[in-house]
Amino acid sequence: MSADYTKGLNERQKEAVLQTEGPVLVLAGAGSGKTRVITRRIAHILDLGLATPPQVLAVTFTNKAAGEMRERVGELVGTARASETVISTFHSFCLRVLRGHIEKVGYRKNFSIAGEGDSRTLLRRVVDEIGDADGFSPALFQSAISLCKNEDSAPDPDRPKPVRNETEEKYERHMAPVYEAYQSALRAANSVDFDDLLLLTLKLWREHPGVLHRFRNHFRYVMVDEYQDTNQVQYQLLRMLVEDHKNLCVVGDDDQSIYSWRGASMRNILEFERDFPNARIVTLDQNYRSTTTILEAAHQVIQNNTQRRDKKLWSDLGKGRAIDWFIVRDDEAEAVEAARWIKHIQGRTGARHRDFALLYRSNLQSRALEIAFRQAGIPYVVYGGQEFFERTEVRDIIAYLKVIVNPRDESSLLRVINMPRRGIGDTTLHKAHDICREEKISLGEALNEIIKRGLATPPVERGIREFLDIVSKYRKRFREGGIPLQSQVEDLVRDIGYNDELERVCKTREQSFSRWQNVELVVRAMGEYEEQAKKQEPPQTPTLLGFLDESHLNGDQDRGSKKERGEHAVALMTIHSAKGLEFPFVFVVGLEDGLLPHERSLKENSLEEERRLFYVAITRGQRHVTFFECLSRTQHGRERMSKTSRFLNEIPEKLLQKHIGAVREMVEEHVAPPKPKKKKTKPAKNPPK
DNA sequence: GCGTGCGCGGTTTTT
DNA sequence: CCGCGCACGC
Repeated sequence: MSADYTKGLNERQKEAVLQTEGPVLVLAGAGSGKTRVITRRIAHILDLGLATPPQVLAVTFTNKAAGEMRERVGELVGTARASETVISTFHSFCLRVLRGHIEKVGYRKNFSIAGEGDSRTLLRRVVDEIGDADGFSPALFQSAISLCKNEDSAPDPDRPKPVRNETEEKYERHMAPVYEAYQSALRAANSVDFDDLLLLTLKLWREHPGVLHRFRNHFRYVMVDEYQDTNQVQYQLLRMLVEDHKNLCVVGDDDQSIYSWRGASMRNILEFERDFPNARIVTLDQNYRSTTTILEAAHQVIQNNTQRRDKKLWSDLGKGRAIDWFIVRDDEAEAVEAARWIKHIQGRTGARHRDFALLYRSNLQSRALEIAFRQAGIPYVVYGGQEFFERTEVRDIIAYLKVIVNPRDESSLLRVINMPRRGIGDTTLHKAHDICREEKISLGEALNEIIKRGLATPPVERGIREFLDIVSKYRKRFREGGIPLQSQVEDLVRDIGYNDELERVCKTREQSFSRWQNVELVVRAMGEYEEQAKKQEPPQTPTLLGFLDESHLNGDQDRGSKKERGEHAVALMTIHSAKGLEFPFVFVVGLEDGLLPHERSLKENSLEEERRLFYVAITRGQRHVTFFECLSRTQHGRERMSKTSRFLNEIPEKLLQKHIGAVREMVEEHVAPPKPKKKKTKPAKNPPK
């Protein structure tokens, strides 16, 4: 069955789809239809019979992106073949590799994944024990270690580093012992952190060429989305994987690289031709999203960056309205005016609430907006914020499950041994630790030993018994199977008396209720996981381990409900979380020096990344973009005068419509209506005013 | 071992 | 201004 998968594509897009062999770099500007290209390319490869679905690997950064891609491939080649295609995040892919081979690099099969919070806790402990923290916070050690792991390098103070800030450099000097202790603590707990998933896969492939060759021979075509966000480890993995055939197609946009602080390295996209000689470069520069005004403004900003590939987006969507730029008194006024401006635009255009997004640099900025929107009766959803699986109550339940699966998982054990409280405190745990060291046994076994040796007072002993009994009871139950996992978790939560504990700990009824709901969401997530597993083709046996893997890699369970509410609400989010999204009306708020660009970026030498951030913000807009700038802003409780963001000066005046003061005044003074442009594009094309 | 109050620090967050 | 980690007192 042959279909023409290049139908409806522009010339460049066709070229990217048809060039199936060898290294290809697709420079895909904002809104240039890159997902379309990747999915069509996969369909085309399958269609030509160049590979079977399982021999095609497509890597993304988020599960959301992976899901969307799978769905769209499904629309082209059918869901059956799409589900056999390996479409996955780097981390899920590596996890899959490691679940099969991790014993070769010194861990046990049932290893735990330490989440961000777990690794923070572990680091705190490690830093305490070493005692040489020198006032450095575990959080900063955490990010410094992560950066090291991302570039596949042990901490080495003498080695010249890529652009780093002073603090990080200083941390690095104190880091080696902490890094080492952290890593051995992880290993002792048979746990790996997120970065290890990638790093250990690399180690595995390096040290066991046989394993590597199996993967190499298996995957015939490899595609990578958001290539500008890959780090050095991911680059190495890709390189090793495609060594033989070099059928690697990467898609990305250097101008949208905004995660270098997370270890992403622009060099990968900037040096692709050097890394893969004879690479075909395809530039997608037709934008299908924004007015030319928006694109021109974005271009004028981004072209001030020196570290970039030269390119310019164009569209045939007409000029649209100039960018409105409001200068208001303070952040409170900003929020109030933004609300008014939304209502005004709605009055003129009939736009729905969901057509608007308010983008800001920092989560702190959502507060004022929320207050004003609530008062104005504008429905809104704040995206981002705390990850579902990082919430205390969720982590507690997950920690129980982790201890059940992996008895060596000390962090999880420590987390729950006294939760709910069983009278087991530091004294007991110190005793247990001593026994661990002497007898070379796990903490769990040491607790048993304490009872045997009668080292604990009767109430403490009762507490320990209680805990150990629960854990071994559920270890047995989960091992034997037969009972749905969901009911197992329900029973577990009841057995430990978690509901009572929440009511005891929480100050308000509201709080205990909402936290209990999260616990119920975990139970529900387990149920959904079981359903999913059974639906697979062929059906998979759902396991506790499988659920834990998913929960660590598949973040937010809350997203579902957010999505529903988002159907008719204004979106509030950071610019970072807006990447990849688009909205008819975009407001960028807080355009002040110190906020965007953030003052820390000035010290850290990352002005260009801040500029890219602004570029990403602007290019989210389809029909119209509005800027807000405050003359003063309350920061950390203090009122501070602010200056216009330097990035605004990079936009030619003719693209801007500047308003000093309130929206209301501006509305009254009757701003000239925009010249009507091409009406052939979408009915939604009427300018907002 | 457990709860309270003080003081400090404070971007962004795909996994 | 707020959330937190830690030090103190029960």
